[in-house]
Amino acid sequence: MGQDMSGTSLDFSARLRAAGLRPTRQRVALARVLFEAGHRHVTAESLHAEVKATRIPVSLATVYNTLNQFRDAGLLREVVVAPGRSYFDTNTGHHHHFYVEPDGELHDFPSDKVTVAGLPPPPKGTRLNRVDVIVRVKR
Amino acid sequence: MGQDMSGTSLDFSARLRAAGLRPTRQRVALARVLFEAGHRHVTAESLHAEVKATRIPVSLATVYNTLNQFRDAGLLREVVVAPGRSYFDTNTGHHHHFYVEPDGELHDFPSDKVTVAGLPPPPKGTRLNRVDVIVRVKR
DNA sequence: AAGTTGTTTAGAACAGTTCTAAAAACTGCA
DNA sequence: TGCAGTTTTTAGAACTGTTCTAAACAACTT
Ligand SMILES: [Mn+2]
Ligand SMILES: [Mn+2]
Ligand SMILES: [Zn+2]
Ligand SMILES: [Zn+2]
Repeated sequence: MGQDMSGTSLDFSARLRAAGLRPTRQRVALARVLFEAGHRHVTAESLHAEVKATRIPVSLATVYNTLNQFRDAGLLREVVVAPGRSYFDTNTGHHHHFYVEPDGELHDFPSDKVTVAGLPPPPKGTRLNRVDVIVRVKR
Repeated sequence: MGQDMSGTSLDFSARLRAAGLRPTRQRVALARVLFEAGHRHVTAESLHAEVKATRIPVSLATVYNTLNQFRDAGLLREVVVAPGRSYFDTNTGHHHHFYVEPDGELHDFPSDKVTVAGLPPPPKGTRLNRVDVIVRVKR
């Protein structure tokens, strides 16, 4: 009846392995911070600060490497809404964003109730990849 | 009956003055490159390269200063679609963008035929500022 | 023309990100 | 469990786009 935490770290290991990534201490620590709560939007710096609090040593270079690997593996999505820094989004499903200025906060909203109609056809020689809707709001 | 170009530079001077900016040689040269043709999407580097071709000396620092001033004056709009660099858009009206990857090209499309319906209300304590639609396309 | 103020400039500085190459750690196999 | 082979991590350097500094210069006012 006690809470079972024993499998948690193994789950992340398995998930990393499934993505073709060795489950190293650093990657597991980062995956834990990223994926064990609900959906998140982090920057490299913010994630680095968070993982440092877990007392597992992770360099900033590894945070960048790992974010890029996770993104390439489809575990994260990169979001660019403001000059100078990237956000990484644990929600890889189809959704859109509120961007709160000047706080720099990102909030998801589902795309299934949103209709984007009347888009022109893609320019010659290109094909559609994705439609991003960014709702910029002010405090 | 000859073509009248004599007023052109004065027009830019007037426009700059109207925006509260002294019509210096550099600002007029940049305004000319930016606004004398149709709508454009430039980066600081690309604009710097272009204005250098006019043989009027303009430093990169001035290009950045001027782009920021023009944006603050409402003459330009800043567009952020990819990590690492800003685009500046001479089209300040309401419109949306195609972003061609990996070229980094931006193309306008009018927003008056596009419907974005079903957006959730802005988060508590915020008010709507703008809705950006970015259609990402691949070659 | 002189004085005042605003602008431009080269170069330094800065922020975010990527690179380098050496040390450390993971994995498969004895 | 030890070892070899390979991947990962790391500190720090490097790099890119952008901003800052403060001195020279140019525009406007009188
Ligand atoms: Mn990258
Ligand atoms: Mn700026
Ligand atoms: Zn999101
Ligand atoms: Zn545009």
